[in-house]
Amino acid sequence: MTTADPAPQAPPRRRRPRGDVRAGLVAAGVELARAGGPDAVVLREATRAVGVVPNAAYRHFADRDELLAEVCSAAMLELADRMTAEIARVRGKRGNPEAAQRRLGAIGTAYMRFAHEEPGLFAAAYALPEQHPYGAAEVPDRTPLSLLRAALDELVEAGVLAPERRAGIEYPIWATVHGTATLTTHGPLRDLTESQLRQVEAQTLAFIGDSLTQ
Amino acid sequence: MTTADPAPQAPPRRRRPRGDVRAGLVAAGVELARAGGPDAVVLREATRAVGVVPNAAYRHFADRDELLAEVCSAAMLELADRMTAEIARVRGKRGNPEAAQRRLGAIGTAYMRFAHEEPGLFAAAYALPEQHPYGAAEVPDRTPLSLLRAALDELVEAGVLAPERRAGIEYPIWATVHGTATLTTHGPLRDLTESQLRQVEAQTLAFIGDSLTQ
DNA sequence: CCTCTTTCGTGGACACTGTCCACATTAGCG
DNA sequence: CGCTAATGTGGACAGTGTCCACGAAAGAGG
Repeated sequence: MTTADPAPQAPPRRRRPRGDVRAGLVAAGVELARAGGPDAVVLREATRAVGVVPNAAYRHFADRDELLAEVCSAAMLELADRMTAEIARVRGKRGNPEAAQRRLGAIGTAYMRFAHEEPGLFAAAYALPEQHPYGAAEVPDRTPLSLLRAALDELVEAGVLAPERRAGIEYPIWATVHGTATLTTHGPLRDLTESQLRQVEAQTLAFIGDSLTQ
Repeated sequence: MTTADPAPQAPPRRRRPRGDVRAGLVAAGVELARAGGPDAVVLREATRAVGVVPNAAYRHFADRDELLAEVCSAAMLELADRMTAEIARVRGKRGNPEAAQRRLGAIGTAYMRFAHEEPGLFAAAYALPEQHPYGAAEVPDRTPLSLLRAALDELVEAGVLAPERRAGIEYPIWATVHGTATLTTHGPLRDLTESQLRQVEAQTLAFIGDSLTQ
């Protein structure tokens, strides 16, 4: 063998296309979070999945928290996209009272469904590391909060919600749905039966409706 | 020196009174949680605080999660006690409508105040490790949920809340307060100004009131 | 086409963690 | 007084985040 062929058995370092390793690390981190929540996003494991040495991660992220922040953003985006999909399934013209109410319900349903179908990702979405301001790189229209705001604006437009009660009402509503989601997935209510769970979720949405149409 | 005095310079092993080490570990764990949340409850650090070797902890807890579960219970108890104290500050006979409503408000206020005054403990209270069923060793009358239930029962008794709406209403209410507490302490709303925070909290309580008196 | 600089993956190391094993001491019992 | 179970010790291992110095590949400039 006289050829200096560098590939037959020992190509330990083939460089990936630009930015591919970083994307792979985030993707691996998302899968880890999906399977085990934010604590399962361990740097070395992600590098292993990508097929790279642990330190390589530090060429793309300052530390583990920066990777986690990326995973967190991705999880939040997936939540927003599921909400968008659920909203789109509701028929009815914009401004129609019943349709507007069903769209708000779709938001809450998608939120709580996501929490149960992807408990790890849901927890990761809210595991934003300290020192990472929320919404630094969020697209305003693909964030759970902005979707909720749009639905509430429509409720005002449809005459369901009094305009003078609109300001800031998104926070208690968000909190109610979020609270039910966390309590029933990771919290003390995590061991509810399927039917109990459905009842609590329905009651949560009814509770919100009662407050809005008061 | 003929006495077999075992104390002058090298008493590396003096055994503490029965059960003292265990209590010390839990207390140390609570302080760690207070300062840094559930992730800061690290076994070795707790043993250091007690002045004992790391492995000694395994004579009292099966693993770190069992210590964390103990810390979690302690934190939950402190939350319940603060709620009890805040309820007690409300004057007015049982069954009086306004007093009953103020007592419910006191519960929510104490809950959210605890979350902000002790964010680490609050997070730890809800960091119950998997495989530890909720309320295994809880005193029924010193649990946040049972306090909330009592307040709601009084609201029915006072004629504020319709009896047919009572069943299960504690869950959406708990969720609303809990959601606001988590979103504004560890969640995306953690960077609110003091006045914004007070407003969101007031709005949360008003939102609950609106739904109840619907 | 060749060189040089910047990018980026590697190898090795350190401190720290949870957890296990075998050993030694002590407390409290008969 | 002596025995047994409870409890603390010492040492070890795997796994983690992170740092440093090195080397190779990619891309820019001549």
